[in-house]
Order: sequence, then C-alpha cells, then structure tokens
Amino acid sequence: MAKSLKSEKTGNNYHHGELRATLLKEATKMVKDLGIQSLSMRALGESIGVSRTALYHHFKNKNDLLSAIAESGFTTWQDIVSSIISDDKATQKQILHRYIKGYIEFSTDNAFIYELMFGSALWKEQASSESLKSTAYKSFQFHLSLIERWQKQGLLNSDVDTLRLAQVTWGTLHGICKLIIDGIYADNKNIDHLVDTIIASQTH
Amino acid sequence: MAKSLKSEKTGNNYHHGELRATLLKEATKMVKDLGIQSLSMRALGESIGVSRTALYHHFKNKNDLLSAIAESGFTTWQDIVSSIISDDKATQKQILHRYIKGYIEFSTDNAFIYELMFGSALWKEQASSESLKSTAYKSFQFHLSLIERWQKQGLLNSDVDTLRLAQVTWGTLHGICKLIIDGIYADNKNIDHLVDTIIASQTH
DNA sequence: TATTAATCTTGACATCGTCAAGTTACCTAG
DNA sequence: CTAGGTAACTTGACGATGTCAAGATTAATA
Repeated sequence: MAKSLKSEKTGNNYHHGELRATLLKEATKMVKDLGIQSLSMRALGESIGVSRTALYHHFKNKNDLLSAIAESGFTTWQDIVSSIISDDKATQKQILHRYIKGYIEFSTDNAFIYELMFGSALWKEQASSESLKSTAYKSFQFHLSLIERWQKQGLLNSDVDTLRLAQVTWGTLHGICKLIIDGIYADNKNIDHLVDTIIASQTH
Repeated sequence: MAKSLKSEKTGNNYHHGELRATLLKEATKMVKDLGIQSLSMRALGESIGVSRTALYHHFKNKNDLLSAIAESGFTTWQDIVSSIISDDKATQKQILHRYIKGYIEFSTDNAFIYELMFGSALWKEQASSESLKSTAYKSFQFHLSLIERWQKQGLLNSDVDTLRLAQVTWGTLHGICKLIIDGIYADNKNIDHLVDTIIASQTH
C-alpha cells in the first residue's frame, strides 16, 4: 500500500515508485513511434533517467518487456471490439462491417504494436509469456463467438465448420493487415472498398 | 571466363572463386534451419572459412544478403506454382485446391525463409532492393492472373473486382500461413480440411 | 532501532554490424 | 615475360547492444 506518490520530489534515483508502469508506458510509446528495432533497453532506461540494468528488476529480459507491450495491445483491441459490438442501434451487418474496418484500422494505426502482437519474435519457442498467450487466446475466442453468431444469423456461410471459418476469417484479416503494414499493399486508402470485398467474398 | 574451378585445391583463402554463390547457399541453409536471428555475418563467414568482412565485397550489407535470400525464395515458389498450374490432366478445381495447399506447404516447409520474404525487416523503408520488389511483384501478378481465370470459369465469385479479390485471397493465404508459422494456430495437421474451408468460404 | 528485502548503480563481457587500411592474387597491356 | 592495376580478401578497430555479477542505497518489517 501507499507506494504511489513517493518519488519525483526527492532527487534520489532509488525507488522510483512506479518504474514498471513508467517503463511500460515509455516503451510502448517508443515502439509505437519508432518500431521494435529502435527500442533498446539502454536507451529506454536513459530516457526515463534510470540506469540500463534497472529494467531487469521489473522485466526478466527484453522479450519479457516486449511481451508486456504486446499484451496491452491485445487488451486495447479488446476494448475497441467491445465498444463496436455493443452498439444496440446498429444492425448486425453494420457491426460486421465495423468490426472488419475496426480491425484494419487498429492494426494500421498501431502498426508496430501489431507487429509485436503477432510477430514471431514473441511467439516462437519459449519467448512468449503464458500471460500473453492467454490474453491473445481470449481475443481469438471472442472472434470465434462472433463468427458463430453471424453464422447463425445467416450473415456468414453456415455450412462451414465454425472453428475453421473463424481461423480462415481471422487469417484473412491478419493477412491483409500484414500486407498493408509491411508496405506490400500500397493503398491504405479505399479501406471501405476493401472491407466490402472481404465481406462479399465471405458471404454467399 | 574460367573463374570457376579455381579454389578448393590450393590452400589459399584469397579469390575463393564462387564466394557469392557459396555464401548465398550457406546463408539460406542457416536461415532455413535456425532462423533469421541466428544468422550473423561473422558466423557465416567463419562457417565458410572466410573472414567476417569478406562478405561485404559481395553484399552491400546484411540486409542486402537477406534480400537475396528472400528473392530466391520467391523464385522457388514460382517454380512450384508453375508446376502445379501446368498439370494438363487436372481440373481447374483440383488445381485451385493444389495451389492453396501448395502455398501453405511451401510456407510451412520454409517457415524462416517465408518470414524473410514477407517480413518487415526487408519491406520497411529503404531496406528492400528493387530486385526483390520486382520479383515479389511478379508473384502477385501471377496470383492475380489465376484469380481472374478462376473468376471467369465460375470457380470464384465474379461479382467482385478482380484486383480486390486477389488482394483478399492472397491476404487469406498469407494470414493463415503466418498464424500457423508463428505458432498461433497449433494444428498444421488437417491442412486439407483447412484448404477445403478456405475454398468453401470463397466459393459462392 | 536492527535486520531484511527490494530497488537501483557501476563495471564488465561477449556479440554484433560495419568501416578503414593493408595484403594477396589474378588479369591484362606492353 | 613482366609491370601495373584491380578485384578479392584480411586484420584491427569502433560503437552499440543485451545482460550478468557485485555492490550501494533506500524502504519495510520485526
């Protein structure tokens, strides 16, 4: 208890008080603005006014820090999705449209974060924390439940296995976003048209 | 002329003779087996028996080397696709199926190379060479021409703009592959079922 | 107030990409 | 056959990075 309003008044550097939160915030900002490559533990420490190795008392290593950033990305996305879904006045068709558009916009507005969220840097091998895995898993479960709902309502092809369709549709979103983000698809204009095409290609 | 069968007999390290090709081959092998992270210029040089900086006479820098590996990945994929397409005995529906399956298999069999081919490491900013860009562009053009063909034959929804559909379908393939490769979709079993779902979801 | 535990620092190390300057071997003009 | 040029390769060096180990400082607890 009572750990919050400690530092910032005294000139001492020990016991910053909220270093972990501060680090996460600054690191997220750095990654968001300049990309994953540009984030170095040393620079991060320096920018906050703390020594290079202070970070290691709050994050096991760099991967651990990146995991935390990615995880907060998933919760940000969950917040967005929740607000899209819970618009009572909109039709399901409108919501489907907004969901897809929202996904693409989120990914392009937070390109570097998105890269982190799905990048092999974290998902390969031992790198990703259990916490990240479960947060990400929840996002997929939510997507799955939406697909199921839209199948039942006849918006999506209901002849197809729900799990598989969820995988394919998420794959579609993810793939398109990656291609846009990585600069392979030049036009981030005309997103509406692209969304229409996605829906048209999935609707029967 | 007559530059080939020089070295390998004399113990001298100068004028290896085919260093560029050897480097590319070894680097590709390293990336394929151990991943992009694990490839260091120094280790590569050492593994071939050449000094760390010798590589810089054949590749401008590490990115340039990675570009070359990625580019050869695209041509490998082009070769595979050509052989799939040119099976005269198969129906177009079979070919469509094999194309999708072939794409997924290529990407998973060469996961690290695939990661390089589409990774932001090369596509962001100035990193990718013009040569890589044009090779990759050809792959997409080919995909586009296939989509157009299949639309005309009624295999795919022809109400949709061809370019957009090509983007969406490639996005679908790419996204699913990424999710499998990065370990987000655990099951690389049941690929056939997945392929069926992709086709079912795109066919009207 | 004394002890313990948490937090942060300085010093150090190995690894990496890459530049600069020097060395060696091949190639070609005379 | 040789002189000079050029391409290929080497060693040395630099700055940056992630991270460990050992020590210093402060807060929390008994």
